Order: sequence, then structure tokens, then C-alpha cells
Amino acid sequence: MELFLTNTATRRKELFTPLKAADVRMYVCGPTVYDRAHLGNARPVIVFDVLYRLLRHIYGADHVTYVRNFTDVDDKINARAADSGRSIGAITAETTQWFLDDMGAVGAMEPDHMPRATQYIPQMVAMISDLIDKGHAYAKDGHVLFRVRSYQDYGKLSGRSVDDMIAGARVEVAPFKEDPMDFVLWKPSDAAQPGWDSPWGRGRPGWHIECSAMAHELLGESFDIHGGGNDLMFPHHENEIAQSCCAHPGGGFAQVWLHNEMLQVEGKKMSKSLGNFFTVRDLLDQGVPGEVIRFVMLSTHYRKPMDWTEKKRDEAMATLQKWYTQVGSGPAAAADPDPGVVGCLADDLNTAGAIAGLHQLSLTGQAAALRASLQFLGLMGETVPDWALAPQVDLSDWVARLSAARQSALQSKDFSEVDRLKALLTGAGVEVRMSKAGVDLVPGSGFDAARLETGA
RNA sequence: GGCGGGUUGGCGGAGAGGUUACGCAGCGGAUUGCAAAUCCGUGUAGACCGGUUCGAUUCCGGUACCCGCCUCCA
Repeated sequence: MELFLTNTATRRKELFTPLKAADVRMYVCGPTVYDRAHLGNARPVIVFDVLYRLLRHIYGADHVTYVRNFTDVDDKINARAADSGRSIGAITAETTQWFLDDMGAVGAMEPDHMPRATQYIPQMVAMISDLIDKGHAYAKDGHVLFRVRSYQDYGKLSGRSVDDMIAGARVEVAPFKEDPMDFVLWKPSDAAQPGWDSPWGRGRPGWHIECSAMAHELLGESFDIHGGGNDLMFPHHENEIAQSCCAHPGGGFAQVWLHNEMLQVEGKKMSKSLGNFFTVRDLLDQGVPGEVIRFVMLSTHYRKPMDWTEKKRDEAMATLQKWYTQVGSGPAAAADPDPGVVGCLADDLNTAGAIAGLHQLSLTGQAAALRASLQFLGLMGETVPDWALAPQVDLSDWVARLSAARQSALQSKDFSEVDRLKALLTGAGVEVRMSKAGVDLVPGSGFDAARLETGA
């Protein structure tokens, strides 16, 4: 099967050709662990989880390596520790586990490797030393900076030129920089800050070097896919490229760059000041199932802004409920997901098209294929989730009562008792289906036994 | 100011240079004592102005508006 992906580096949709089909390698930038993941954090996780599943499907589960890091050294973490009085280690350990729990709840598989930045400090130091030796970096006042002018293609990924950026720069230039655009590889730590010994004194890495070092350690000089949110395109990914390509001029670093667009909430950027900021955990705690979050995410193509709305959430819930009901009473999952669904994904992750395919499978009654395809998209596990199951209650007495009332009403033409019972059941969250064949009562998710009792 | 992206029917949201996206809502019908659920049918929309073409919503150029990044950010 041919896979097409839009490569940010070339701005085109291209046929994906792995460097080694037996070893497809993908690196995705992971979270800085200082707080709960907000809803926006979930988008790249879900997008690249779909890609991971697709790559495993095409190349074989044993032939794909997916790396997603945890950034556990960062000044935001230091600030959080200072504010809360807790240790950095406690914060990062707790937050890391939260992230795994929350992303698991939205159906994301765990990557093959989840390196922590703090476990790769020696590799970073080595890489920085190498960059200095090669003339791409310089030490000054305990800092080490990357010499942007030493990398000719700097700015190519994001389509910027160094000169333009300097002209439009809004930041104050630190005195130890040779060039305003030079960025920090290593910076000194005071006694209160986490630090490691290095040739430039006790310090800590800058933001970008960790990904270069870990990608190199785990995936090599050249690998296939590097992903993340498009806000990372500049400066983070630009800097990664510069560091990695200068340190390893023989390698090509990432062949394909993939960037997902940002998330909005009810048409606006999610921000604390607008009061529309919430975490994945907030939604889960409100009773929004993880699959619903995932479904809404997948309903918009990854390269377009995704707007989270309550309307979408409700529609997604209703759709999944319908499919789960259909699949729950149907046959086991087919051996493979529907080719049409997979084909959509292979066309630059057209998840919206894949969902359209699911609708078709449902409409045409292909329950086995629907089930397999839902599972493939991570929208369903081995079993129908509890939230989608009809409550297990015995309503046979009510069925008998309603049937009897209806039978006599059909004779007497007085339907008042039937209507009373029907209203009672409906009010208690029971779906009432009456046909020539008889009466069928289906308790819905809002079933309330107490209300039935009071009207009995 | 620089860079990047977007503008599709009531709403959401795709693909394709010429043939139904799809979903939700709506409308009509079947069904029902009436409903509900279900099923069937139903919607030529593509910001604006040019250009290329036998033909463009789909390609090219411009205009308008919107969004993101350029500072920690997914």
C-alpha cells in the first residue's frame, strides 16, 4: 500500500518511502512535564498515534519504531517546584504518569521509546562539544550558543531567512550572543537550579538539544518522520535540524516533517484568560469518554485548525453510541480493517474520510468490518465500553403491562392508559417502541429506575 | 513588518479538472392508535475579481477577510 504524507520541508504531499522498510522510524516531540495535559496537547498525540497504527499496519508491527520524549528539565518545571515547594522529581514523575493515563484514555498507544531528557544529559554534552569542535557553537560566560550563521540552510523548514528574522525581532538580545538569532545549547545553573557538570561548568541544557540528542541516540543520524505541532516548526524544529545536521553532516536527520495545526475551543484560541482552558482530565471527569474526544479530533484533518465545540462532542457521542450498539450485538471483528478506511488514512491521514467510511460500513450493515475499523482507528477496544452499553435492567413486567394496556386500548380506542405508561417510561429514560409485532422497551443511558417506581 | 495556513450547502467537514462525499439538522414518504426508533427519498454550496481550459469549487494570479507562528507554548 502506498502512503502519502504532506512534508512540511517540501510543502508538498509526497509518496512516503522509508529509508529502511524493515525499520521505519518516527520521532514526535512530547510534553514538558509540569502540569496536566490540556486538550490541545492531545491533538498531536492522537494524530501521530493514528500514523503509528497505520505504519504498523503497512510495514508490520515489528518494523516500526516510535519515539516520543518527555522533557523533564525545563525552567517551567523549576518554577513550578519553587511555587509549590515540591521537588522537581516528584512533579515530573507525577505529571509524566498523568500524561500517560490521560493519553491512554483517548486511545493512544504508548510509543516504543519514551526517553526522558534527564537521562540523556551525557549525550547532549557530547553533542554540544562536538558542535563546538566543528565550529558550529561557542562557549561564552558559562553559556554555549549555536552559531546560526554556520548553518547555511537555517530557516529553510519554516521559510524564514536569518536576516528577515533579525529585522523583525522583538526580543532583547543577550550580550553573550555573537548574533541575535543564536540560540542556547547549554546554560549555567545556580545552586537552586538543577544542573550537571560539563566542560562549561555546572549547568543545564537549552530547550532544543534534547530532541536532537535523543533522536540520534535512539533512531540514528537519519530517520523517516519527525512530527509535532506546527507551533514547534520555529524555532524548535528549525534548531533541531541545525544542531543535528551540523553535528552529523553525513546524516539527513528527518526525511519527512509533519506538523498538525492548532486546536481552538468554540472558535477561539484556548486560553486561561478567555476561560475556555481545560485539560483532557477535566473532560474525562465530566463524563466525556476518551473515544469521544478522539472521534472529534479525527473528524478534522490534522493540517487544519480543529475547533472543539460542545455540539461536536454531542454528535460524536451519539454516533459512537449508535455504532457501538450495532457492533455490540454483531459478529466478532473482521481480521482486517476496511480497505476503504485504511486507504483514506494512507492519503495523508484523511481521518475525516475514514470516518465517512465508517458511516458507510454502518449503513450497509457490515458490522464485522465496522468493528475492526473502529479498533484500527483506536475508537474501540476489544469490547464495547461501559458508557455505551444499555443499562442492564429487567423491564419485562413493564413490557407486559404496556402490551396488555395497548391490546385493550386497540379494542376500546381509549389510549389514555397507554399514553400515561408511555410518558412515564419515556420520562424515566426508556425508549418505547411499539409496532404490530409488539412492545419493545430499551433503557437509554439516562435511565432512572426511581422515576419508574414513583409512577408505578 | 516577516513567514505559514485558511475561506465549501443551515451547521460540521472531505475528495476530485467534467459523474452522490459523508454526518447532523430540515423537509417529504413508509411505518405507528399517536409517537419514538428505523428505513426510503430529498440539498448543484464552494469569499471576491481575473486568467488557463471545450469545461474550475478543484490549476494560476490578484483582492478582501480570518487564523497561527515570529516570545514559554502542542
